[in-house]
Amino acid sequence: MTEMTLGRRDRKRLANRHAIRTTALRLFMDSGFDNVSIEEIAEAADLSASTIYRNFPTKEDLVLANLADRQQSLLGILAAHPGGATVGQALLEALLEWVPSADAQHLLRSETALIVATPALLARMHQMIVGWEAPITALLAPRCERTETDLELCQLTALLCATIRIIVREWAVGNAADDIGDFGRIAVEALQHLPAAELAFN
Amino acid sequence: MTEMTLGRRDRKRLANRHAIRTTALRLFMDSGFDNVSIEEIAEAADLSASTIYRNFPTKEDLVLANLADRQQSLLGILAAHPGGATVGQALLEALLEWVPSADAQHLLRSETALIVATPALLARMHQMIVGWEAPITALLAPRCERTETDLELCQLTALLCATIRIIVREWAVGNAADDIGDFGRIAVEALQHLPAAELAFN
DNA sequence: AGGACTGATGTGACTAACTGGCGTATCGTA
DNA sequence: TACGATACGCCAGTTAGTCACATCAGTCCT
Repeated sequence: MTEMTLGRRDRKRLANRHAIRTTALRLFMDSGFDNVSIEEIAEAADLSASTIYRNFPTKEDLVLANLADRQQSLLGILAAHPGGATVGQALLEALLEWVPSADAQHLLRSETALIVATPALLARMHQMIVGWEAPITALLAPRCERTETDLELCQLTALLCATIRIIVREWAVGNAADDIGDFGRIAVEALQHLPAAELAFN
Repeated sequence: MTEMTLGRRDRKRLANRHAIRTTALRLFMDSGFDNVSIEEIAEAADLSASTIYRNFPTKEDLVLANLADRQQSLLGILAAHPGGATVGQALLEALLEWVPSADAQHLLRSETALIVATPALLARMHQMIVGWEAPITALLAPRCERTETDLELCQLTALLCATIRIIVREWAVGNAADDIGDFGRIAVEALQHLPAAELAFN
């Protein structure tokens, strides 16, 4: 679909981007994130190092790019929520819709396992998910008639993000159920107990 | 007191450490964290760069060293709690005891302001505080007769750390009350609403 | 005191993640 | 086809962080 509308130039760019990511992931899985240099990835993907940097700002982003996309996805789902519920319910529903499908899970899992197994990447992932709190709070605030710095709202969002963090980590390690959705459903119910969860969400 | 028991060697080492930190902070405040190189700090403190690296593993640690100490402090307070309460109460009490005294707050504030104003440092601080969750959970788990991977317990700890994060950030920016203790007291009450907060803490 | 041990410092060489500039080739478009 | 935009390769430079080695000051034992 989209490939038809894209010019040759953009297709090549995306192909490059994909080639970089897949080669990088392969090398990282083989030799460990810290033991593969950007030069080696460039070599293996038959590209110059500067092309890599043009597509991915940092080495970590080679692995974490998907995660950034998933932030956008979550924000989109939340923004599309019709409202007319409590925030807690809205977050729960959004999260359940956000969980990847079973086959997408399979693709993600090895990548996530790499992240969890690499301290630097795990830290970056945590940091990244913590970074979701601000935009989510910004999205929630007006619809709950609270400010973006409202403490209870911030705590609610933080708990949401923390729950995502915990689930993802446990899921990647294999402690969670095979279908991450079941696990998520149970996990997120704790959100309901926060006082701010009872706020109207319009 | 302690200075008497320390030999000249250790005193010099600590003096170096202190000199490095203060010069670094001064330069960072003046020119911005990203615009000061380790070499410049070494020059200004009349030391070699390798001495800096020996005392602080990364450049960020020059600023965040205090925060690492405060983690130890919090863990110590929690470990020293007599027990016989719910986890929620224990955490609340520990947190109130953990809040620095008014004059210590003043010293910390400019440092924290630097962190909050520097994206790289803010991210590292968040990451660091998220890193507290594991040891806190590890300390809590046996006294609550839960495992370290217990979901509710992890969520409780995560909410605690998130609250700390939020309070510190708001306090540094100046949105919080002058005495961070008052703010903390209000903030942490949200912890009480989590189901795991009712667990016995022995 | 004096001599041996320990440990911190300085020096210099090295790796690798980025950054920015510049010429060139390729693609979209008038 | 000619022109403008954009991505790529190449390259030179900056800087964080590591490592090995020599040196020197403190400590401790005799």
